[in-house]
Amino acid sequence: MPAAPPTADTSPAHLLKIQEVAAETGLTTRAIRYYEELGLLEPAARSEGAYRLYDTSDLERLRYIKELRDEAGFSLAAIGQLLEDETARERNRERFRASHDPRERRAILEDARARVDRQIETLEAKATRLGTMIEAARDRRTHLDRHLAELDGGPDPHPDRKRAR
Amino acid sequence: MPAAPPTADTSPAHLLKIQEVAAETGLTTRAIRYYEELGLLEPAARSEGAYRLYDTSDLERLRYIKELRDEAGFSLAAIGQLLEDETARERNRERFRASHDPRERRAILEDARARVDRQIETLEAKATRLGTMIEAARDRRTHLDRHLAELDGGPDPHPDRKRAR
DNA sequence: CGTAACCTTCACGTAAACGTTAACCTTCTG
DNA sequence: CAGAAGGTTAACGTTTACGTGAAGGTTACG
Repeated sequence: MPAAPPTADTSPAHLLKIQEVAAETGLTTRAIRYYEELGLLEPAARSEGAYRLYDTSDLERLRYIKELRDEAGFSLAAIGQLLEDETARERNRERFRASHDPRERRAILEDARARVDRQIETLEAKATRLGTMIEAARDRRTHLDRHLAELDGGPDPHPDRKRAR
Repeated sequence: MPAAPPTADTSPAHLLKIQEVAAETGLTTRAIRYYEELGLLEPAARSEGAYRLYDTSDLERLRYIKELRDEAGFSLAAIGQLLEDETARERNRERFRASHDPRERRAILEDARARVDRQIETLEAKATRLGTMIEAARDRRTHLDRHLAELDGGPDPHPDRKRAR
């Protein structure tokens, strides 16, 4: 076979070392290695001397993990569930997509879609609960505002600053 | 003197012991004591023999803490920030409100409002970031759907089930 | 008033999520 | 090609958020 470039695919193989990835994502190198230990991701490649090398999809994945951790407050275990094998098997799928028949492709895509759907559901559930909490907090504020109004002397005090959302 | 009930105040002094509170809130007794250790709350009273006794406001506070922990995913330290002294000093304030002048009352209420405002801001910030994530996930789904449509054969396959939000 | 059930304060144990250090190897640069 | 900068694995340390007794006081009940 004619010396195929190793996974020469879509990108110009712009790979980053772990420290660069850390700077880029705001994670520490330790955290990145730890996530790998937990099976949350695998570096796209290793150098000759076993240096971890990351591509852009790895970056995205790490940013996503960080978001799920920081913004959504999920545990790494939960994040593992959310990511499932998603991207882990995405590479396999890409190969499938490159060579096999449409029905296989379709199955793969639908599977991916189902996963995304589940992610969305989980996130929305969280958002809903958060929304409920925010509502409750707003109610408390309204309550306080009413008390303030009363205190200010009946029906027409000086309307501080109206705040409607 | 005619045997005054101890601390006969506004409520019928319906105080709960820690295990009852645990059952009521879904927390463990250990967690409740731990939150106290961290300064997140103080039981409304102690019995003769030093049993912790909680009133309804304690219950609310604990439920709120649990929500912040579970739904919003805040650390207990962050929750401490959010709660600040809020209810901790609310009791003092209630006394103030009962006896002092309106200007003092007003100041107290405005302070409380400011705290609630900050809580709302924090929660909304979180909600916004979560929303962004959900949007991103929806975009991915849309993308997958487009690919599926293409795969199904050009402009008019069989529209599986439409899913719009 | 005995005793079962519950409470108290230590105090040590644990899982999760990394931080830090050690000992050693790889890469890049002058 | 030396050697500073950065990477690797391995292993132990740390913080957070409790779990799990131990040793002993307190309450409620028959």
